Amino acid sequence: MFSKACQYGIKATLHIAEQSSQGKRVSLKGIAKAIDSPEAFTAKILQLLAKNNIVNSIKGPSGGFEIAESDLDNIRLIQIVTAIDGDQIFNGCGLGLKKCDENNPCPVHEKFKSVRDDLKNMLATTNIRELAAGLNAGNTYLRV
Amino acid sequence: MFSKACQYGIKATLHIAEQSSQGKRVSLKGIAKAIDSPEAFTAKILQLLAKNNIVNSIKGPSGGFEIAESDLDNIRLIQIVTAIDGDQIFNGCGLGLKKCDENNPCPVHEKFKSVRDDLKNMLATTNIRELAAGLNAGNTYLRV
DNA sequence: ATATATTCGGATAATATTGTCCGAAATAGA
DNA sequence: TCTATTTCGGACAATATTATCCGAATATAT
Repeated sequence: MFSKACQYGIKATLHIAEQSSQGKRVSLKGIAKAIDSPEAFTAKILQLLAKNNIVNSIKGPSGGFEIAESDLDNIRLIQIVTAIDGDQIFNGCGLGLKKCDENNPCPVHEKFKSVRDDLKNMLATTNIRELAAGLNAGNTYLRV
Repeated sequence: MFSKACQYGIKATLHIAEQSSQGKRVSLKGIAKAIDSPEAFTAKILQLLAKNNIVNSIKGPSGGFEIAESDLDNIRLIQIVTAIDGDQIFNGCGLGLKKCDENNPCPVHEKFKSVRDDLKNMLATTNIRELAAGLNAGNTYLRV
């Protein structure tokens, strides 16, 4: 469904959100450990997330990554997915056709439309505070 | 969503289904042209589909690929997707966790579950006769 | 039998994705 | 100011996916 980079990106963002909601800043090392991901590769993804204003990065000692309290409601899954994988997954044709639309549909156009729209709607309405809350409560997990 | 191989596989199967429903057998060359795919790569995918009893292959002059009339109702999209991409997309965790389930859910488990189940249900209930009919009627397209 | 048309299957190549390494830049604290 | 800690960014490496090539196997028709 999503690329590995995107999966790491979502997990990293959620871990940062969880920690930020407790007022804690977290380092690359801490993130990689928390989400069980390769550190250097995760660093690349975090750079991308930072450029897209999804997370905030602070250099230097006691630096790391955080998300402003006020952003936890605004940041939604769709922003992470779009930043890393693009919008093909919920906007593109299921069979990869360039010009597939209502007037020129591929054979699975209608069938896929509802699935794609559901996915897009879910991603667009789910904010990270909600997901971080489950982590904080110990009801959900980011590894194993 | 699906790999390119899988997209080619679905398109190839639908083209064969369309032709088979008209009693016509079709060659690799014809398929690659009809679905605008690289011929040699398409050949590999067709071998895989043949091994999985999704299409029937006939060697020699006037050979090619076909699907028995009686199979058009039985063959569903889920078989093609499973044969080529596996079941991770509709059975696996959205974040790639190995052991993500009701008792040990990832943060997006519930949200993804409905999307995944919708997708799986759609793939499991859509047979290729139905999709081939749209092609035959000229209502849907496999290229451009 | 022979020539021809076709799929099969193994080897190889090109490209994309995933992952690593390391020096540069920034910044906090001594 | 100096040192240590951290992210940044570019180059590189490994792996997976996509794509190509070509001889072998098979079957048809002459």
